[in-house]
Amino acid sequence: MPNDSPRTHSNGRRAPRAAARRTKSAAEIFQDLRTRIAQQRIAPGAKLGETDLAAEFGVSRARIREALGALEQRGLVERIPNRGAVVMRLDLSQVFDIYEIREVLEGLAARLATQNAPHETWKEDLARFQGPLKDLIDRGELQEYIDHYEALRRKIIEAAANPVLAEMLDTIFEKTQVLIRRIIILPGRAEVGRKQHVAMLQAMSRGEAEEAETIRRNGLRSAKLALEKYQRFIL
Amino acid sequence: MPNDSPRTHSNGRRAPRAAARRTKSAAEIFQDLRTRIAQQRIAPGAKLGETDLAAEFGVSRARIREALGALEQRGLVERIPNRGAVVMRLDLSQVFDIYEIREVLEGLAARLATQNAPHETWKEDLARFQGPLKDLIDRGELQEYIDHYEALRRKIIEAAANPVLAEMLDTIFEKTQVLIRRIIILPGRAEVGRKQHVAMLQAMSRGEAEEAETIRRNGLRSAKLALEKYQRFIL
DNA sequence: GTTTACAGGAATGTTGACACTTTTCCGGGC
DNA sequence: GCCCGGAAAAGTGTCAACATTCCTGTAAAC
Repeated sequence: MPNDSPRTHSNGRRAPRAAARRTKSAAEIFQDLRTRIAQQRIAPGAKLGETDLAAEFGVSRARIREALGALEQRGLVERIPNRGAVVMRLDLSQVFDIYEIREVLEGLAARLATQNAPHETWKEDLARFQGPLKDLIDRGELQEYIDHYEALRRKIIEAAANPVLAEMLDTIFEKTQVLIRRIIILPGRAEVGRKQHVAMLQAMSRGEAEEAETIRRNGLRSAKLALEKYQRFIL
Repeated sequence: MPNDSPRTHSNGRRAPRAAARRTKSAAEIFQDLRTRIAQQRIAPGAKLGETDLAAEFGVSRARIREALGALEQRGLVERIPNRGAVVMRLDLSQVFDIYEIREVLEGLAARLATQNAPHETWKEDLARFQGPLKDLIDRGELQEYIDHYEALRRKIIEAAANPVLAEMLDTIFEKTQVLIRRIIILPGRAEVGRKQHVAMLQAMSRGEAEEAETIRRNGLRSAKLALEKYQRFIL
């Protein structure tokens, strides 16, 4: 949350530096590295050298250091004294820990979203998951299906209107984001997940908040069970 | 959080060298400020000047800066550019947001603790909440009751054996810790809470994990409702 | 051939000084 | 008396140099 404040020109500041080449702020560097790590464009276990990053972003080491500190607080990198920062590699137990938490937290998000948003909010999403997305799965266009899935997930979290919850889900989701691609290719998994989303959206369209919560919880639990069953093929 | 004993020097204090005074690490300063803010020994809205803190702890400003960054990431202070860090004051909506999350998260902790720990683990706690603690409440010894309540809460979280969950509960609990004293003095609230704990501990002693989860959730929900009802007297 | 010791290099940790912004305070004007 | 500049002071943001630690490579000893 300490982002999105690019530059506030509060008042008349004369002689803005002619050099339009403004250096990136620490928050921007943090955000950049965050997405790179979440998408595994930087491999787990890789070393993040302060000097290298300072050269790459064209900023001083102090600012890199600040960004690395933020990454450490969020559990994305591990800092070893005098040895630098390495991208945290998530072990199996932590993955299951996170899925146990996602069960209840995303269930809560579904309940709150149902309570806070008008019932008709979910009509179009329901239609999409019943029709076009089924075709997408049948044709094996899984990446596009994932995009719709994540869009719905974000829409639900936003409708839940609980910033603390949103922040928490962000923090844990970014750690296991890469696993979705590996889970969804498991036999029958994509279609099972789609049906669960249809059931949840139907409950949400009827305003049945607690039912939506239960369905979402069970959906994530089944995803966790699939992960346990096929863990040797995934990790 | 009973671990604020910076006992780094395990032995050897024979040499009365004045230089034995090792400077505190950024993590230690962070811990110190964290507990001070959580216990409101530093008032919400108070300014934390870097220069002042550097003088108080006897370290350089850079280290203070690192600690402040960690506090900012945790949402305990807000940093305004060129104006310093002020202790975040929690507004009402955020309190309710946190209680909604605590409902499901502490419910999850109760379920996991029931599943992971032997049933007899909770016998002594059950006996304590049925007998001595009832007397404590009747006599109005609320602070001592709170101590036992928080001890049981920590025991459950530890038994849940989910480090990610423990970390999250820590993060949100420290923001509303001070409210417990104000809730528990509400009419009949302490006794209601005690009965709910007895019911939960009975379920845990029988190994009924899901029932324990439901009871804990309802318990926190009733606390939230009490908070809503009496919010004018509390905040 | 393997191991150990030592020096060189590279990266991180730390410090102090400097630049910029905000606030405060003082004096003048209406 | 009140309001409005404007300079000094205080505090934060930033940076470059210094200190320390760890890793690497080479050479000598067993």
